[in-house]
Amino acid sequence: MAQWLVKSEPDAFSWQQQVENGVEPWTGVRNAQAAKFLRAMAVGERAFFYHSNIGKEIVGVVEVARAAYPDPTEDTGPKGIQRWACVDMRAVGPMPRPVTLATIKATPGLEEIGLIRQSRLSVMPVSDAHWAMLCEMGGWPGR
DNA sequence: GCCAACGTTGGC
DNA sequence: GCCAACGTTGGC
Repeated sequence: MAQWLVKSEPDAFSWQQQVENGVEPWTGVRNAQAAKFLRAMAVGERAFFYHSNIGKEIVGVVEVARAAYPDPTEDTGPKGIQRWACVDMRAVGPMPRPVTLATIKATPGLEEIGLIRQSRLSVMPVSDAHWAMLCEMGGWPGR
């Protein structure tokens, strides 16, 4: 079971909207590395939902409701070539205490997390150890 | 195949 | 609003 972190600008798509919609397609990823991670996701795996730009904090936990399929928001061009994938995410619950980027940066043991090392990547794996630490920091009760 | 120019993301 | 990081594009 892998864990993940996905980013969204709340202006474009927020945690609030994720909760209201329940299950939501995670579309619009146009980066090869991020797309590779999307394709590696299995149903039931969980991800931290991170607000970039505004908030800059982990606000909730989602889980994969449907594994990778062709991104319907992609313009496939005249030849109809599909390059990008998306998954469906389901809201599991909010972080009791959202974990901010500043806190993550200041926490020993989290220096190597992808969120910091590759700040522009919008989908990334989270190690078991980092997942456990962040759950603890955020007061997340479950797995 | 190299590399400069340019665009985008995201933190500050 | 600025800038660093970095991916993409296009000329050669």
